[in-house]
Amino acid sequence: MSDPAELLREHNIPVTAQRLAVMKAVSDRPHSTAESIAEEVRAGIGTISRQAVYNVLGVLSDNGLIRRIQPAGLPALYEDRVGDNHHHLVCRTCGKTVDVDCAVGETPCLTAAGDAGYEIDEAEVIHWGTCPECRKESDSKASSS
Amino acid sequence: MSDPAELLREHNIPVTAQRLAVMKAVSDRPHSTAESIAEEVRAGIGTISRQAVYNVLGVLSDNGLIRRIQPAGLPALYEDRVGDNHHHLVCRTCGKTVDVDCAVGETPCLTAAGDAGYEIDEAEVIHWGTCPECRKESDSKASSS
DNA sequence: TTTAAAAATGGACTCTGTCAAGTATTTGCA
DNA sequence: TGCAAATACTTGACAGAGTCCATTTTTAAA
Repeated sequence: MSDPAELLREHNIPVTAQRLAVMKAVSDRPHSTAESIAEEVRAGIGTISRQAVYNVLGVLSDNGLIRRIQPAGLPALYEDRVGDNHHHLVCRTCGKTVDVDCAVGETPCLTAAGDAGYEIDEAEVIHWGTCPECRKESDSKASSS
Repeated sequence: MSDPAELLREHNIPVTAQRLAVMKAVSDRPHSTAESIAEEVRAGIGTISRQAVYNVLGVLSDNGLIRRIQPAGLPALYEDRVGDNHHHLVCRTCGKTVDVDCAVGETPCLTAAGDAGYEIDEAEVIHWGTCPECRKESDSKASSS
């Protein structure tokens, strides 16, 4: 069940070395970009084309095996953790991203006040802020000026 | 007070024709991209460089005079309406974006459960769905197949 | 009116991501 | 096990959005 190859078969997705390697990379390093996933994969199986990485990530997220998040101004990030409606906290300075659970409840803000006729299928919540490291940086810069 | 030139002076931003024109364009067409703002401005004052548009939009949003939103996979959008913590509803198919007020309250989801040491300054909520027009489209396509 | 600071221009460039044509793998079936 | 059809992968060109930088122009203060 948690065997990657098995997971793919369950979804009728042909098993390839590239797909397994990408799944492993996403799992090992949550919140990675396509580019860093490609690097990780190359370290494992030697080589993969950029296109294949995008293909695989597309197939996996279409099937709900991974989740894609796209913070404003940053390249898309991919993560393993699906199906639990958690959100993200992104550092404005360095882009480092961590998971957060929303304080409001299980499906926070999923209901908009007046849907304007839209059929809403997902609410994406991104918290913007400054991570501990970057706060130290800016503090020391501010005090030295 | 609502005079654009006055607004700029209040923020110690030099008044230029480009800035006034960009402000007007953002105000006239909320949820525009930088590119469509550039077109609008050219219609008004004849010419503006891409760089100037980005500069002005950057200065204005740094000063809180406009707000930048960047839905995943779409170019950044700019709007006039600031300071009231409203959210957005974006069509997955055509990208059309409308404002929504959150049902939860005044500052919905602003508090994450456990901030991981981050200093949070903003919560961005984007509702994803399908707009009325695109729903009709896909319905008619589905029934004809 | 002069001048230093700030902004705008124009053009090259980077970074993500996509398209398309050809080659290689996977899988189902004999 | 071997073969054929379907599916993936590779390579290289391309596109959109935004940034960098050197130069010219404009602003605003003296």
